[in-house]
Amino acid sequence: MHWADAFVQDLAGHQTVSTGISPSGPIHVGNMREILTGNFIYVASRDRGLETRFIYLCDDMDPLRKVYPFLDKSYSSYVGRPLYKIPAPQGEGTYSEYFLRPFLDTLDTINVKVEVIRTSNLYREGKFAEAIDVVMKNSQQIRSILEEISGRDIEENWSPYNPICESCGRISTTSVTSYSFPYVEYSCKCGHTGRSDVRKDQGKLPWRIEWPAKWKILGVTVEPFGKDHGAPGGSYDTGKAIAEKIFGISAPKPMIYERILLKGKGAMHSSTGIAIPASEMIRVAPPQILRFLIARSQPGRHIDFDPGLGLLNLIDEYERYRDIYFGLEASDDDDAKRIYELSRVREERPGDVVSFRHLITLLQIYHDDNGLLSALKRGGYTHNSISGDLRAEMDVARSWLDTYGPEQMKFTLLPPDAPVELGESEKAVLKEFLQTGQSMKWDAESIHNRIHEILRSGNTDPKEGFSIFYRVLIGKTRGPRLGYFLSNLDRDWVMERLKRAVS
RNA sequence: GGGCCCGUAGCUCAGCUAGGUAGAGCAUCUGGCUUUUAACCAGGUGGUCGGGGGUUCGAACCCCCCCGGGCCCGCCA
Repeated sequence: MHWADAFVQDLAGHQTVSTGISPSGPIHVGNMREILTGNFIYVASRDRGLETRFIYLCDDMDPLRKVYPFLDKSYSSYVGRPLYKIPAPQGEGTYSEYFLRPFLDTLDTINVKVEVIRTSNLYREGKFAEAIDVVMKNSQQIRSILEEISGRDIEENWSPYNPICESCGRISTTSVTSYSFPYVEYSCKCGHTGRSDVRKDQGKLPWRIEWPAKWKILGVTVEPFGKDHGAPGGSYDTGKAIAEKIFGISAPKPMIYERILLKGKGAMHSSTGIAIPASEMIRVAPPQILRFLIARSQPGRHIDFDPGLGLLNLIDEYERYRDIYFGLEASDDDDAKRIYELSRVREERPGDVVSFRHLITLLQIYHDDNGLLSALKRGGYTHNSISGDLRAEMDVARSWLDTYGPEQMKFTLLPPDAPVELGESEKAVLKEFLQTGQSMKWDAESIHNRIHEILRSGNTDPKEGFSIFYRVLIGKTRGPRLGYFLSNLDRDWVMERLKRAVS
């Protein structure tokens, strides 16, 4: 049984699956494990017949922690201020929306339907007011929970609520001086004293308290999170205790997942620059592959992500699962069909799809739709024009090839006067081809047959014979199907190139 | 100091919470196909399952101890 199905097996009643990612920088492939793990659990829960809600909390109230490497130095003045109140690094709008937008676009592309909730709105609408009141009235108990479970010492003037200074806009520089619902009075390091209304977005709960408060406000029953939260004494432990003892609710059922590493580089962090943005991944891989990457891996195992040849192998594997689903290939992997179902972003049928590897080759041969389409049809593609989905996949294949494709998979035509070393017998093959090349029918089959005929009559080994042409045309010993390859090239150009090669 | 994950074929991994003769894909090699989706079909090479103990009739799997790799553990997310 697939891990998502196994996870929801003992659930009963209405479920709310919650996920959350801070838009403090570009949202990367590593972050996608959060949202996709949640998505698969959501789908599995619904498939079990449970009424289920799936939400994504955008933590735009979080303060900017520091000036990240991708930010201008001038951002030092914004450190400590909430992300939704900071200007975007480029263009109009806010910092948080700037990084949220491409993420939401990516979710759309990979067919993740989720309710997006901005934490700042929850505060602004007063959703946190009651929880903040409870927390302020139980601050001593919360303090002892945090000290006991996390094992840290909490300073004397600590408060379970952090007002935002209305003067300097920072959130981590204020000290609470008194509380009487709904007002928290504070003094700030900047010298300002004021009061925050807990029914508005004038202050924020710290993470370890905000998390269980969200569980209460939103009725969260299931939540995936990274193992950093799951460490003993970590925020899930303290959150669970606060949920039970302060809010009187049960903590959500946890699904702890491991991190995604960039092969050879380490864990993905946008703060270190070791990260591939999710939007970049769907630029160089079909969208279902991002889902597949997460769906096929046990959450408890880390994933080594390799955007190069590893990605191509991953795509191959997806296509193998698809063939199993179509019934074109046998498999004793019970989860294969389920993984495919969870991964695909649309209905696919055998006549609609073309293998990614095949596309990689075709794209380098054909530069017009007619040639490409006829090649596709030979491979079983049933449409009379290139579909929008396939067009998009071609763009993706091109991008992958340009950005991550290994040299061995790339080829380009050599210029007519490029030098090439050939033996006499090799030149003889080309010369024979030249004799009829100008007059023969210039189509794939004729060319193929003609070359074959020449090689047979000269007792030339076919493998070596074909490689002569590849060496002359693309400087490699192997290449795409030769007849079709040549037929798609300009005849005069080919003749000119061969003539120069033998002279 | 505490905790989690991983270590199985050259590579990526499955198998481990039902203990019963080591698996898949890729790569590689051989054969086939009047050689081309760098394809396909058939077959082969390839692993003392990180090491050592223990439990057991029997351990990749359960227990203990090591070794190696990765990650997390103030605040913030």
